[in-house]
Amino acid sequence: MPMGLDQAELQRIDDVVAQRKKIAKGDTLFRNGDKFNALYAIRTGFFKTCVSSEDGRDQVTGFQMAGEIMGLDGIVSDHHTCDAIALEDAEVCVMPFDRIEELSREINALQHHVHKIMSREIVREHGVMLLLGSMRAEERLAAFLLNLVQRLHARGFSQSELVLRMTREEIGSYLGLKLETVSRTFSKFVEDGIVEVKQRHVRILNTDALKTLVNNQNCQAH
Amino acid sequence: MPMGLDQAELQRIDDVVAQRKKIAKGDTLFRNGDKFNALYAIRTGFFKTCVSSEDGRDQVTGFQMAGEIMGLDGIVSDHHTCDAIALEDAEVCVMPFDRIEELSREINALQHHVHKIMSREIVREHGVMLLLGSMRAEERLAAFLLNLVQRLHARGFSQSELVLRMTREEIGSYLGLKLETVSRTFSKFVEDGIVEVKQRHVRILNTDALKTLVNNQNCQAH
DNA sequence: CGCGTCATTGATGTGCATCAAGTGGTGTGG
DNA sequence: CCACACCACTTGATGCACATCAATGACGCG
Repeated sequence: MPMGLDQAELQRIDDVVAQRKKIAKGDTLFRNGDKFNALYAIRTGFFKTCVSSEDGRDQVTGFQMAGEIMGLDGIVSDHHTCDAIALEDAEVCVMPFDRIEELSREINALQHHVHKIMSREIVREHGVMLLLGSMRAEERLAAFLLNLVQRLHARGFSQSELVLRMTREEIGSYLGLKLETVSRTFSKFVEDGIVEVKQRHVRILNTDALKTLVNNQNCQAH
Repeated sequence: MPMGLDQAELQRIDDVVAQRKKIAKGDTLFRNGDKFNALYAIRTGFFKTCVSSEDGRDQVTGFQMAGEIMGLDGIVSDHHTCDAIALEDAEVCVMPFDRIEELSREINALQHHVHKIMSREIVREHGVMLLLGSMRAEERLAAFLLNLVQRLHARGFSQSELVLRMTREEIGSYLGLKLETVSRTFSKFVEDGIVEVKQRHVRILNTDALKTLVNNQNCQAH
């Protein structure tokens, strides 16, 4: 939500966001090829978005949690170009995009907010490209974990404990690794005393070690 | 440029785009950390954009040519988060972003156009993530070449011949490969009779073979 | 012409993929 | 309530694609 709005403006934005939709775990909110109508703000639950090439291979492009926006990919061609799948039961706000455009012509703060959301997504993807293009497995997983806890912490959860909502395979797809490599890398972190892992429950014991991994990209640097 | 505008609207958009700027080969249009003021539309020339992690490693996030827009990364934090570097002498239109926002409140077509440009960039990056996350070297280079000629063709250039404006190292950075691998993969394509390569001059002899490489991601598929 | 930059090619090494076997947790139906 | 099946996960053995290291060659520019 943008800041610095008066009561009437807030009310009008609320109206846009009025419609809710529940998505059961495993169901898709939208799918590649679907007509684009609206953006979706996650109220509760957890999603993955993925793109796929014709030959059936697919790539997780992101994991989204409460407060984050999905569907921006659909604007350019009026059709979605990726799938959004709920990793747990979820609820989203449906925000018809023509209404958003309409309203953001009148409310400057909303207009700028929309621009920032799209820009933020572009910058996030730059980070993923850096990760996929130049990091080793340990660095990738460390960056992934740090990013997740940071976002969870911003939502009031623990800085050091988290429950993964996705499988090793989905993590691997996101990070450009095979599930076995993800599993082995978790095991390595456990050996090194950096994290505790019990199924999908992860406790980070040494945040600094993870940060060092991401930054001091020790080997292979030049 | 958006379509379906009357004379007066076109004039007002023209005014925003009025300021020009020349960039010499090797110079930066903007740099990570610079204050964000404007978007840039390339009139002539060729750019790369790259992000870098603190430790000095960097990743090329894209190559931009005439008609494409740079600077979208700066909106979210009011500062640029990547470098834009001219790979040949270039000229850009400077489009102050507050003017764009102002005008797109009044001209619906412009507003939607801006949204589409940002969405297109998000979708493009999804494609790069798919490439970096799941393709092998030959597939990456094939996809890269096809993408380049397609964009050049849309600008009136040949469908089969192109001059690379970037080094093997820059191609490698973009594709998540080392420059030696890029070079070897070019050599392999030449052996297979798919392309002719003479320094940075590339002639595509068999477009279908490249397309097959990208789609039938033969090995490593599951 | 000589130097620096970019590119090619070969020899070797390694990080991750692949293949395969086995474990543990969960849900289901007899 | 237990047996069974299924799925996610772990772990080991092996192979391969690409990185790394190194030497040489080809432009292009001052």
